[in-house]
Amino acid sequence: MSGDDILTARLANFIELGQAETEAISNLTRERTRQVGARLDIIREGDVAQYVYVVLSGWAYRYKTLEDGRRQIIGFLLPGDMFDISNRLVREMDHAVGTITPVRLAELSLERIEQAFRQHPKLAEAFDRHTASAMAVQREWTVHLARNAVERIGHLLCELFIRLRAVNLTHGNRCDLPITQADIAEAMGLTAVHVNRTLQEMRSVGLIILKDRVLEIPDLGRLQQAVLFTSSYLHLDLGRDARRAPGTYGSSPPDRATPFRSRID
Amino acid sequence: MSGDDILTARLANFIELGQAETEAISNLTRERTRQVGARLDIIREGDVAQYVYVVLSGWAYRYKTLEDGRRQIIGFLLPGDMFDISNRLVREMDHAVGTITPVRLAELSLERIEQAFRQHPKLAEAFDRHTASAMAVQREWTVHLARNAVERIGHLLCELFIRLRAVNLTHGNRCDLPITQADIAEAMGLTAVHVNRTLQEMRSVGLIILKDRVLEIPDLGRLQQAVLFTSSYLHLDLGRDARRAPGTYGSSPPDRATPFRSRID
DNA sequence: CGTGCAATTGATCCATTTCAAGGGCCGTGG
DNA sequence: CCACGGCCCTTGAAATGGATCAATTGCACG
Repeated sequence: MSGDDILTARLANFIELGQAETEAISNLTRERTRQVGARLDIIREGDVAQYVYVVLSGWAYRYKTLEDGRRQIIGFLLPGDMFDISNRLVREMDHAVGTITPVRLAELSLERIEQAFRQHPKLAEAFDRHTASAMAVQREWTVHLARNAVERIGHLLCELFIRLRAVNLTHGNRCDLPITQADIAEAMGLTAVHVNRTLQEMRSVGLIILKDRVLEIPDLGRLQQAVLFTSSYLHLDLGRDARRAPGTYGSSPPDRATPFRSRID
Repeated sequence: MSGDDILTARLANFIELGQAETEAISNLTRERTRQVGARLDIIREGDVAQYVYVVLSGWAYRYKTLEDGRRQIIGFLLPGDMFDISNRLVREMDHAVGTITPVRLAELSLERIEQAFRQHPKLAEAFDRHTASAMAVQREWTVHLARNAVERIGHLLCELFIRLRAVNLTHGNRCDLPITQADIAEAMGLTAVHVNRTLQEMRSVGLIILKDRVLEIPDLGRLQQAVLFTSSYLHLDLGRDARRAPGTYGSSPPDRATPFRSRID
């Protein structure tokens, strides 16, 4: 999966891709690429992006900076991820995107995208689903407000692992994890010190093995349970399983939250 | 603004609407409406929504429930807001939507939306911008992870006030605030007790006046400064002001976060 | 072999949670 | 008309998860 077809792999999670679409995607990402070094900004807040970018390889992240200097990482961009499709509506970025590792990018011009959409309408649908998936991830990150340190970090690791698996970047129960503990801290709203101690706690009970930028999850199911992770929000299943009927107006919401204590034991 | 043109008011924040578009929107929201009582669910997690919904009046909220019963409010839906435009790609809801007050809804069928888009292409753009705005709000909520209680609550109040003002639902520096302190707590990842004490603190220094479900912000600028709120992420300015040029690759990110203490004094 | 960054550790502090209870208000029913 | 229950807001005291401050270690690299 070191090839240029990472975007194909990514979009295949959303729709069935035919030969024609696959080629169209490959061509799209080959036209104009660019390399950015590690720990640099790709786009700053206030910029007006002319392109839609595709991460071909490497890790990046979105972040916002508060006036007093605090920074919050609001999402990670993995190979196969695009940003920002809403750049089609040329507007100022309200956040920045920076790299963690060296990153290879494809720049898709808006005209070429429109053209590809016209020739392959399913591509437009795939892009829309990609956007919807990104939105779902963002919502899930909001839920971190209700989580403690173990849950936040465990949830993040589950999410990253599964997203990497979706583009074939895992090896068994292992994957690269090029982010530092300080990155995790800035993403989860914790201090690096506390992230460190929390990781040690999780290691000590065997939930994770994390060393030299490689993450191993011995028992993904166990980790998911321990931190109440459910992958459904990632919508990586081609979205074909409708369950309940909608429009059941008037049902009452479930009871309020009950007290809780982390279940790492 | 009690009329049916609330969606017109909302979308006018994103694009210039001509006579034709205004009428098209009005018709769209008049075709099929529905009333839902207070504190009820409109859509549950797992449902497959057939419509795009427009809040014509009243307040609703999106929420997710964890397996152990904890609940996190991930966003508020105010008059003029739509949910979920991505329902066009019929998929399971990964979260629920419930009402706070009684809510009047318009249900837009997917065919009618497509039809309206064909007749008025600018409408499609307006909808896309609405989606992009919702996404931006979701990102901003992620930043709450980096904020303390005063900042979270103050930020929320600023956001709600300005969003209401954008659809003419404020009166001077006042607006209705039908949510309870427990709602604020579930939205901001705090306990109701702490929300209570924090509100008292903010009242005591004159940042807000909040009583009987009415919020008054004596000095919006002062509140914004106190909690580091910037409204740019709401993209309510027709997005016409491009500033900097993009593509300045290779610039270094700003320095790491500096220590911080709330500035409510 | 210093220099710098990431991970780690210890000690202390504090913002927020937890637990428990009381007060005000309002609609309803006896 | 008043008692009652329910919801929301409020208050107090004690407990704690995570922050803060300050070093120290380990390691890659020029």
